Order: sequence, then structure tokens, then C-alpha cells
Amino acid sequence: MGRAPCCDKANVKKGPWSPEEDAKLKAYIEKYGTGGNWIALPQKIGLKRCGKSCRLRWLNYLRPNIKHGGFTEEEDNIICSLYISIGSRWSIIAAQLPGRTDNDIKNYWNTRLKKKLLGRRKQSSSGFNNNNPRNGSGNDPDDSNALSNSALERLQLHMQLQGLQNQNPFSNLYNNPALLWPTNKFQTLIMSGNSNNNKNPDDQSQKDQQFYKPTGLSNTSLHHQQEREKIHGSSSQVDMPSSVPLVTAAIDPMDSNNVENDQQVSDALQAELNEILRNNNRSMMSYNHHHQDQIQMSDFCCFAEMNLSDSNKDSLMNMWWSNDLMAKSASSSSWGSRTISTSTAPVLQPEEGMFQDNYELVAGYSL
DNA sequence: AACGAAAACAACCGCATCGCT
DNA sequence: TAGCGATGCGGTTGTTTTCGT
Repeated sequence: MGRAPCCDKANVKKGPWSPEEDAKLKAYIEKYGTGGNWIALPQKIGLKRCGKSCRLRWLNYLRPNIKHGGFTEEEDNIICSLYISIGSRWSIIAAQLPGRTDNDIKNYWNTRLKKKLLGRRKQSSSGFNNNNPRNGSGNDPDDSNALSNSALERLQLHMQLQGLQNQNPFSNLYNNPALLWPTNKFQTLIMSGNSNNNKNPDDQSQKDQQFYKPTGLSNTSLHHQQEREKIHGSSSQVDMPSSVPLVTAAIDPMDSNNVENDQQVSDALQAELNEILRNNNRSMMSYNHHHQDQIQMSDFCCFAEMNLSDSNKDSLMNMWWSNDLMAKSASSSSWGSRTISTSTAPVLQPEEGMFQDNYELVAGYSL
């Protein structure tokens, strides 16, 4: 049995919004607010629209102080850094850019910024990542390659920015440890969210709120505050650098609950990583025409460009995928993959220091 | 000017989660 | 605490605009 539709599809208008519809929706919300019920809203206004559609229209286009287009260099920097750090968590990224919506940023990234950055890579590496039909869509939930597409993309960006530090416009910001998130502490925060009143280890949004919310706000009041901000258009931006130590202090990474099953968890994680790496090696075979046993991570162009030993490059690739896997394991949806059953999989909690060495090895900047 | 391809933008869909009863 | 409706999110698709020939 399928899920009940949120509205009567037959009597709902779809497609672009007309100026009249926009005016009706805007006028109503500005006067009465959303009333906390988007589903009922279109009926009240007399719009033949789905409540979700109204919500999207309001949030993305009609609410005050929305900016469209004209992304600045600084915004590019932030988007880039955050994407590399946390992946396609557009709502979080959008929260750091006042006036920008997640949809806008997502579109901007997919259509322009990504190309602008990845366009710098060598032809050969793009052949592997983009021109290989096996890797093209990333839609197949059973395709283990899909798991690492985002990670690989982020890795490539990471490498390029790292390699171009002296001449690229992102270098200053990229070296800002407060903005470069895939740090040991950040990973620990994500993974240890359940040690601090988080009953559901899969509840990513709960972790997000825990991570971003200012002190003194419950999740509920935070939600209400966010709702108010959305309606009134004030910035929901949280000053990230200052919020990080704030929450870090609230969650003790050395909490004994977190490290209880470290060895067991590390073993399980390593096994999963090995499997993923094997799968990726197989897909590399089809691209490089190498024997599986001969494939090295260092065969990747993005690694070849780095001044690292082969073993370090391979460690890097291991680390990067593990970073992605850890994130995905910690979340059921926000991190993209649904290939790992969060209901049955153990909550992987890395040891303190698990990523430390790798990041120092790779990044070359102080965390 | 006409056409097709590519890029950009807008909106929809399905799923996970929240929060109320 | 289970059930259910509402909400939020990210991925995807559809449409429009721009560009190249």
C-alpha cells in the first residue's frame, strides 16, 4: 500500500506560479502568517495549489530579503568549503548565507560552481568520474559507486584547492580551520550526537540542531525561532566559527559511552571500507584497463597531482571514503545514501584521533 | 533567422523526521 | 508509545533561456 498523497493531485495546479498567485500568497502570509499549517493554507487563500508547493514558493521566492543570482566570490568560497566539508547539505549551507535558499544554492552549485571548480581537472580524471556511464547518475541505490560519487567529487575539489592554494581565490578561506569542517572534532560531533540526549542515532536533524543552535534554546524553541525567521525574513545565520567551540564543549568526545565499542566498531568500519574500496577498484579497472591487483589509488590523476608518496595517497583515499561513509552511517537521509540500513547498522563511533593523522597528513594545515 | 544543444532555473516528488494526540 | 498528519530536505525532472552554428 502506498503512502497517502498530501493533497488531491487532480484538483491541484502544477507548474510555474502566476503573478496573481504570488500576490495572493504573499499578501496572506504577510498579514496572517502561515498559521502553522501549510496544507490548509491554499484553501484559505483560494489557491489551487498543494500546501507543499505554497511553502516552497514562499520560502524560495516570496519571503522578504531573498536574493537571486549574483553570487559573490565570498559566497562561492563558503559554498565550496562547506560542500567539501559536509557534502550536499544545502539547508545547512544556506543557513550560512543570508538571503540564499537551499534550492538556489543547490542549483547554483550543480549548474555553475561545480563546473567552475572541477573544470580545472585534467581530462583524464574527468573521464573516470563523469564520462563513465556507471558513475553518471548516482541514482542506483544498489550501486556502491553511488556512495562515493559525492566523496570523490569533494575529494577532487579538495585536491584542487589544496594544489592551487597559491593562486586560487579560495585559498584564504580554505585555510580557515573554522570553515574547513571535516576535522576530527567535527566528525566526533556528528558521531557522538547520541551521547548527549539524542535518543535516535539516525536523527540527523537533531544533530544539526544540536550543532548549530545557540545555547539556551531547546529544539522546539529553536524550531519556532527558525519559523519566525523564515516568515519575517531575518537571517537565520549562525556564526559558525563561534558556534563550534560552543557545542564542542557540550559534547565530550572522550565520553566513555562513545568509545565503548571502539575496537569492534573500527573493525566493522574497516571491513566496510575495504569492501567499498574493492568495488571502486573494480570500476576503476574498466576505466584504466588495469588488472584489479595492480590498481592503486595513486593512479587517480587527482592524487598524481599531489606531492605524496603512493602509500600516503592510498591512505588518503581510504580516509576520504571513510569520512563519507561515516557521515552516511550517521544519517539516514541528509547525507544522501540509503544503501546502509540505519535501523540495523551499528552506530559507528570513531575513536578520538581516528581521522586526526589522516587529516594532518593530507591537508597540510593546522586543524 | 532558424534550429538544436547546453545551461540555468523553477518546481515536484518521495522519504525521513517531527510533534501532536 | 504507537499512529498519523505536517513539515523539511535533498534528489530529480520539467521548462525556459541562452548560446553556437
